[in-house]
Amino acid sequence: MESTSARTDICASAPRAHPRPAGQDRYTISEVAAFTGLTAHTLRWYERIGLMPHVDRSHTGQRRFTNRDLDWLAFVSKLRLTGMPVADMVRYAELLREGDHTFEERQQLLEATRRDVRNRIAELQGTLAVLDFKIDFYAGARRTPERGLTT
Amino acid sequence: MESTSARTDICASAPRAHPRPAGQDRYTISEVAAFTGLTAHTLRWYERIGLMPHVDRSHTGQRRFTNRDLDWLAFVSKLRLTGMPVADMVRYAELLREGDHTFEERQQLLEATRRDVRNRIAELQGTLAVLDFKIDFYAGARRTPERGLTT
DNA sequence: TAGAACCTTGGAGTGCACTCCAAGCAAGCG
DNA sequence: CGCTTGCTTGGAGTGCACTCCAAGGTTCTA
Repeated sequence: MESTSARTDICASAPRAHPRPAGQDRYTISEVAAFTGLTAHTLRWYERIGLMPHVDRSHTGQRRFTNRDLDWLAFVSKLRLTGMPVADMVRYAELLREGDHTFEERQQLLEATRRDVRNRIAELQGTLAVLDFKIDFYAGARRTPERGLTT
Repeated sequence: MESTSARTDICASAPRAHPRPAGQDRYTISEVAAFTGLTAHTLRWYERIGLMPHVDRSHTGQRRFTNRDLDWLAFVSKLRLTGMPVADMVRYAELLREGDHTFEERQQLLEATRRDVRNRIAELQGTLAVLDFKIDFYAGARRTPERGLTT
C-alpha cells in the first residue's frame, strides 16, 4: 500500500464539473443546489462553518452566488469524495482567505491530500482483488455445486 | 464515471491480511483486537448487531475467537475500507447464516459491491486529476510568482 | 395586488459508526 | 489467598456531516 502510479490522463482540463448557463454570474441558493447536487441547507451550513469564501448578498440580504463560488464548490465536492474531513477543507479555505503568504502551506496541504488519495486508491484495489477472488470462487462453485463458502 | 478497467494483479492470493500465531485457534477479545486493529468495544458491538457469525464462548462465558473468525474480520475490514455501510455487511452475514439457498443473493451482493468499488476508484482518479492540475499550477507559480490562485 | 414559491435565521434533531462507563465476575501469578 | 489485569453486560455518550424546523421577510407570476 504505497505504490500504484495511477495514471490521470482523463479530464485533466480546468476543474469545471457541473454545467451552468453562460453569461450569468448571480445565482440563488436553489440554483446552486441544482447545479452542485448539494442541498440549500448544506450550502448555508458550509458558509456558517467558514468553508465558503464569503458569499455576496442582494440588497435585501439573500445570497447571490457567483461562477467563482461554483468553481469552489466543484472543487470542494471533489475533495469530499476523497473522504477528506470538512475541517481540513475549512483549513484550506482559511489559508486562501489569508492571502499570498500561505502559498506554501496550501501547496503542502494539496500534496498531502494527493498522497492520501493515492493510498486510498491502492487500498481499494486491494479490496477489489479480494472481491474478485471471492466472486471467482462463487462462479466456480456454481459449475460444481458442493459447499457454500464460509465467508 | 463508469469505465476504468482497474487492474488487480497485486495480492490476488487467498484473503489473509493480519499475521497470526500458527497452531492456535482460540483467541481472547484483546488478542483479536491486537491482530485486527479493531477495538474490543467494536468487536462486541459487531457481535451485538449480528455482524459476527456467532462467536464461541469459554465455560465461564468469555469470548473465544477462532481463526475462521479472524478470516471473517479480515474480510469485513476490507469491506469497511470501501465505505460499505455496516448494515449491508450485516445483511451478507445473515445470508451466510441462512445457508446454501442464499448463494445467488450473496453472489449478487458481492458483484454490486465490486461495481461500487470500481466506481469509487474512478471517482478518486478524477479527483487525483484535479489535484495534479492544481499542484502543477502551484509548482509553475512558484517559478513565476505573480498571483495566488483563487481556489 | 394577491398568492405561491422562495429566501432568511439560530438552534435543535438525525443517522451512522463507533466509544465509553459502571458494576461485577474471571484468570493468572507469587 | 490476594492482587492485578482482563472480560462481561446494557445503556448512555461522542463526533461527524449534515438535515430539519418555525417564524417571518422577499420575489415572481397572474
